[in-house]
Amino acid sequence: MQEKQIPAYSPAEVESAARRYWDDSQAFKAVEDPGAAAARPKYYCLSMFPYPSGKLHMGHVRNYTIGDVLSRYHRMRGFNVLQPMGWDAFGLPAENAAIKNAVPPAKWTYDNIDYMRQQLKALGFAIDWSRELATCQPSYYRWNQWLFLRMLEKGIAYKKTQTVNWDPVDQTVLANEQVIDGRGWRTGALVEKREIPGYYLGITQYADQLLDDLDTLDGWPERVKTMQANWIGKSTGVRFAFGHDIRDESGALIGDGKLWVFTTRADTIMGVTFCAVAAEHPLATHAARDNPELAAFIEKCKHGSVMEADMATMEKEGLPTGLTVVHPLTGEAVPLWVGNYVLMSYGDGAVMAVPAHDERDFGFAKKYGLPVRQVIAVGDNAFTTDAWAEWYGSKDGVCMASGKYDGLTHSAAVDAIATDLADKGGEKKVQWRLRDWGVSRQRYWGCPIPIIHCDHCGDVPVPDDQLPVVLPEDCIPDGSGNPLLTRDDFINVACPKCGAAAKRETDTMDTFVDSSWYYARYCSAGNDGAMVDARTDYWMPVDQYIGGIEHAILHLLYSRFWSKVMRDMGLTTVGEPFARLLTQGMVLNHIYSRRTDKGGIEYYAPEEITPIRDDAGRITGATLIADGQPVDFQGMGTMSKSKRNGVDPQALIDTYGADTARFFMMFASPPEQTLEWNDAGVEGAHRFLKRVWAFAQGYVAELRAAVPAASTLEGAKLPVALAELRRELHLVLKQASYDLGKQQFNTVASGSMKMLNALEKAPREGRQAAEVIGEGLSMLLRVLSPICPHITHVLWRDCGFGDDILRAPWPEPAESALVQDEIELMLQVNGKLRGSLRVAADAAKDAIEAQALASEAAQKFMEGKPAKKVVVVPGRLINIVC
RNA sequence: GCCGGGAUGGCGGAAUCGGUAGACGCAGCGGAUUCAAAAUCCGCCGCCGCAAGGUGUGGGGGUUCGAGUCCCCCUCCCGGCACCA
Repeated sequence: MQEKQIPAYSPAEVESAARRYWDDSQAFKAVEDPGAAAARPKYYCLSMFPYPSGKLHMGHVRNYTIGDVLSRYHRMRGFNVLQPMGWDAFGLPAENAAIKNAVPPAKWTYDNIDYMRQQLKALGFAIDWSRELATCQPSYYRWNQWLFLRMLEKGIAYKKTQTVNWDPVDQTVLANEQVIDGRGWRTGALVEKREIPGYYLGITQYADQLLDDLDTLDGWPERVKTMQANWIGKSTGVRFAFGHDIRDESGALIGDGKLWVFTTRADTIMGVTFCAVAAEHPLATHAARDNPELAAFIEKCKHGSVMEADMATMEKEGLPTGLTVVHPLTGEAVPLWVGNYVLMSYGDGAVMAVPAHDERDFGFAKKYGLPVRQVIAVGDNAFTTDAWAEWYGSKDGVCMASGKYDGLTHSAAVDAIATDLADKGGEKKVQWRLRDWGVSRQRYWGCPIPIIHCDHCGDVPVPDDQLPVVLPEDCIPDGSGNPLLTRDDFINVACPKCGAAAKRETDTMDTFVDSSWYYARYCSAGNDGAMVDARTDYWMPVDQYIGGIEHAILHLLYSRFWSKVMRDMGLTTVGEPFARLLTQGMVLNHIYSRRTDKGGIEYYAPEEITPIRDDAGRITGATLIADGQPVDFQGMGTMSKSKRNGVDPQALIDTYGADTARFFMMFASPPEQTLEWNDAGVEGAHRFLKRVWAFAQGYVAELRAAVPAASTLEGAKLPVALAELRRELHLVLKQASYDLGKQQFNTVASGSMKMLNALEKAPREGRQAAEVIGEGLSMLLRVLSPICPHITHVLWRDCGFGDDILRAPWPEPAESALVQDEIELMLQVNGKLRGSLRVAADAAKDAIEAQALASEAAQKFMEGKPAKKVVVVPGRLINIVC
């Protein structure tokens, strides 16, 4: 078939031609079209914007290809599609780069954006670039500041103290990431906890809505909704107080003589054998005054981590205060302890301890020899204090050794006890795990918090007409604190109220603020007069949001919260920003590191090391190629700049083209699944595209002329081979459309391979053959086009199917092509596959049974025994039980 | 530690409702083409077995005519844990 010279597949030529066409025709510019909402519904397809870390990695390629496939598919289905792109441009890595290379974060960030934008363009994503934004632009972040001020007015934003990691040597606040084994990443100094003032957003005011509205999110994965619900953590319990007579020096009762606690297990109240308070609790402070050992312990608690994971895994320790509190029901004196596992920030910073029925209390009691008192019985289970058993914590038991409450179930006992505690101020209470959102960061590269501190007027909001408070872009952080502190031109300002000399706030906002509303800003791109406008009402909510599972809780919860705030302020009409969510699995790669002499961690790229493997091929260690010395293998982890394990797609694009990179990424696995990076198989993807190219060009050269202008296939009598070919093509198409509907793109890719396999084996003689092949090829190109838009764009035109595949309708399988006269059923005997049976497609159950029992395979394996039962699964199989 | 998810050939993965395990690829093996190689094409390819057959979806148990799929227990891996984004 190679008599005529077929042009070779040249990805570079094909891809630049396709992109030129899209650019010239402004193919992806999205225009609001509210009048045609019924005929041409909008489809807002959004992928999480990247942090401009330097280069794209394969996780980005996966994320944005998924979004692009969905965008292009919906476009072919007749939707008015918006797919924007921007940059989550503030953040810590820019400061780290500045520390390392003395480059201003602004320059580093903008250079990275330029490089990564060009990479995104090279991948051929159908993005409306006219809406591009970067969160470090004053035109964007002024609206962070503006909405922050509105929240302040409404009491949603407020100021209180926050706990931070403090590096005593660098005299600076550290991010959790910068604390390694309790020490500062650069100084190696023991990190201290420090209380400093900061601004908070009252996300807990929306806790109920954030929880309840999860039920409306039908397009979200269950696992994400479960994680969010658990994070919000609504628990119903009882808040009550242990009485005491502990007084400070002035003789005043501390806390009015009440030690407040919250418990979800009030039914175990008769099993309380001690109480524990946080190190920061006023009673702990009081007890430590004349107790040096306790004071030292409290001091020790103030070091150490602020991270929940560390709190949960650390050794539970405590010291008695020597004080006692009074059990509210028994009047018994209960010893009071200080425990390092009690959090001041959760509830009242104090817990009642029931060692018999709480695993943590049990461990603590065993360690310090405190009494354990069983008050819940579950069936006949025998209780011993030797070791913790799972049932001790069960809510399915009844009270015992609890006086009048004996025999009551969990909920009945909680109710009765709450009633009995009521006259002492106890009450049933809903407690949330969710905490308010601390947004102050003691960092330079972020959005300035628009507050001015005046000696006379206090904290004064910056007036709207002075927004934005612009961040100076020429600072170079050196790791020893926020450089804004030394920028007099930034700090010194007149108080907006009294005009006296005043100081600007130097804290900046958490970058999660930036990403909490960018989706709304894309819609109203370019509006300098308002945060959002009517265009946002047209596009919102996002119809399909795509991003990594790593954002399942924080980013998505903050965005949902921010949306509700904007709605309540009348800025938008939408309370849930993302109608449908696809959480992409992480793309993993090997992580190698070494500890530095200061106790920090230095990471090495996989290409810089030689792995050491055991007999099973597992990596156990590695050496650095540069010096031959060992490095640690840290396992697999998400590709990231900071761990230096990202794989840049550039080499792939340069060698094989964007279509191959996109196809390979989609083919590798279903989108939600974690993917360990491995480029074996890229060649196979490329080989497939070369075959598609050659086949289509062969069709142009040999068959196209024989294909009639109007299809004659529907209802036509085809030769068996052609009918079977056409059936297979339409069957694969049907499957591919189904798979696209469930967002399983790997099988869409393999479906396109199956179509090509079928087409290549097809008979090529006669008009009908040419027509079936032409139909199949046009289906193949359209199914493949969302994944490989460049090659399919060029081939669509070359094959004469039309000018622009973007405007081609998604192909529909012809049901008439799928019908069969005869089908094959699997034959099992006692559940084991023993053969198969061909029967008429409409054969009756009795007839099938008879045919099955008479078959040679059945006779052989039934060994003369009578059939006890015959199971017939229509269209599938027969199972003879004997 | 807690919350969420995952584990299927040498590798990536497929199997829509409990009904043919391994689609489609990669790697490998054999062959064709070639002076040779690359590229391309054809065939084979879970494991054990000459075969008949047996066996097999991380491990252990259960439900069922039938389990990768449902239930219970366990192991390992990944994501999150509020200042990485």
